Amino acid sequence: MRLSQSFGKTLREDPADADTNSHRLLVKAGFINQLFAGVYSYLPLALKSLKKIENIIREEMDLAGAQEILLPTLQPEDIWQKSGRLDAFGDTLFRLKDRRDRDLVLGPTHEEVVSQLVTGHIRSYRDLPVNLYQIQTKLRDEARPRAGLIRVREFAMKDAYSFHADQNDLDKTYDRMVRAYRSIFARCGLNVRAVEADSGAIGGKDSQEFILLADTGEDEIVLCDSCDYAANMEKAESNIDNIIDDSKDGLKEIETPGVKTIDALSKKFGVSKSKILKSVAYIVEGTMVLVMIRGDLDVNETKLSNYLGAQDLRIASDVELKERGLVPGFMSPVGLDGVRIVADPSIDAQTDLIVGANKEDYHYTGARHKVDFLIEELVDLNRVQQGDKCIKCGGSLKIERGIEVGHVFKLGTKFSDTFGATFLDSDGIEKSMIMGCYGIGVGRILGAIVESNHDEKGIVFPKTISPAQIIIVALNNDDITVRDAANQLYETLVERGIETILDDRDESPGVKFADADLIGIPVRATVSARSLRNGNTVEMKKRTDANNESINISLDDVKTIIETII
RNA sequence: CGGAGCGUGGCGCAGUCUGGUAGCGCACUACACUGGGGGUGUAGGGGUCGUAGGUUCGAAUCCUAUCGCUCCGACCA
Repeated sequence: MRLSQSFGKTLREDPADADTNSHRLLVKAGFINQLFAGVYSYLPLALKSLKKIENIIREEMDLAGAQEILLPTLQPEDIWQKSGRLDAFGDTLFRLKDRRDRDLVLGPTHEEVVSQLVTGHIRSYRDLPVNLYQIQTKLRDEARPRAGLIRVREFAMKDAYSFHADQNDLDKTYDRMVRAYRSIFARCGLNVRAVEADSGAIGGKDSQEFILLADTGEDEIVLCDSCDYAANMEKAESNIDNIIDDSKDGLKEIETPGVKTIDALSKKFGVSKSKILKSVAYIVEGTMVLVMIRGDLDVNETKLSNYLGAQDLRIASDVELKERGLVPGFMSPVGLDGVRIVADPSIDAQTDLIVGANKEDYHYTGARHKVDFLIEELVDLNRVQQGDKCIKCGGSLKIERGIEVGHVFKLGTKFSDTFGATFLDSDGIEKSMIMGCYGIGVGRILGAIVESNHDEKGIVFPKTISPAQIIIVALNNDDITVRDAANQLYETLVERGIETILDDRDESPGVKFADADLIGIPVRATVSARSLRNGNTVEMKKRTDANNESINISLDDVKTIIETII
């Protein structure tokens, strides 16, 4: 590609509305252009990189035994009604009507469609397993698109769906897909970690996310510093030391005027927060649920939402508390009736606790679970904190941020049951297919690559993803001998199958060097009057080399030039 | 959906407080010079100041409404 003729321009100044590095650089280097919130046009350079990512994904998927198909974007609303995900997706679903007034949606994902497809095509265990994938545009009306390509509303995604006769077979394919994913990310030059993930209210059992650790990421990741435990915060667990204290002073009501917070109680009584019971009231799909957890811990709302099987969950307001006879700041499970209470096992400590008294300005001391109050629903609701102990090895946990670039999970039979995706097994019994699904965001990978491969001058592409393998910078393009030499080198390389960019613009040397660095092509070849005088050579420099580092190679020595590139 | 910020040529911005009919840098066009890290000069073209109302002799500027974009949070099979 000749830069003088290619569409898309580099910018001299940073775009004003791009905060993250990948967003800023992709716009500045002329890769992408925003149409409106979360929707981008991909210009020639971006498309070259995206196609490379897609091809790596295709190769690895084919190798893993998956077959490429293409499913429709336009989908009837009723299959979403049927799967129960019309509500689950809610406003994230783009909805429209056709001319006959039929309700349609633009596909945010394809479990429904593929389940329906498979239902009609597979009747016997002999046809299983089957693993289907596609690379296709997904549409999701995200509440808040952000960070350029990291979260968008229209994006290319590779999604794969596998169907199995039994769990064991799913496990095998799942593992194979995990290996394929690791290989994909490695080939894209991304140092990605697999972490345990929450599969959501509608998901299945096992689930892993592939996360690129990055400060600009949206996900919080819990990592152990001494073993391989890694989990998304939504799912992460930690070991909580139980407190045991044999002395028992009995329940006492104490006046605590204006002392409403865990902090204030801790100060007033001179005890650690772990000796205080924290009460948090939630409104869950219109009903109040009171959550109890030890004072030094926090509630993980994803865990709570999963346990309750509820989508809509928020902290209750003081007004809502008072309407139900609760006293904000002094809530308590002691003597409370008529409100559902759920508690984290940490409250089951064998020690005296300070709890509210359900009346203004009073607390109890000496309260104990199973003695002074009883909570039947005990379930892990703890939100892991920095420095907590690892549940696998006891090591120290740390919290980092990351970008989710892939997600795999075992769906089970939820969709098969709904869509009647059944088969006749070898024992003559009709069964539901067991399903797995596997997703990778193609555009998000490009964003993630730039996010983790750049310096102060611009993008530093890995060879495998770069829009081209080499950029030839022709300095002093007016000079016919330079122009001819650069052109000839360009044509030779292109003939040999090397993806080459020729900067044949009439720009000053500084501009060309700066743009070559900004675009991030791995190797730069400078052809100039100077290099021609210097034994008819070209100066080769890697993007990662310092400015003045370069080697001279004779223009006739095409073999060495190519070896330097690949 | 809550909170904050911002909408002025293609891009980055000033002007808004204190109303007087739009300016700077980059980019673009032409010519000349220059030629190894965003070079120089001369001459140009391009903007209903997000939109709609209102106040006023007069609105980019004041008032009201509305739309959009970004960031933080909530949300995110």
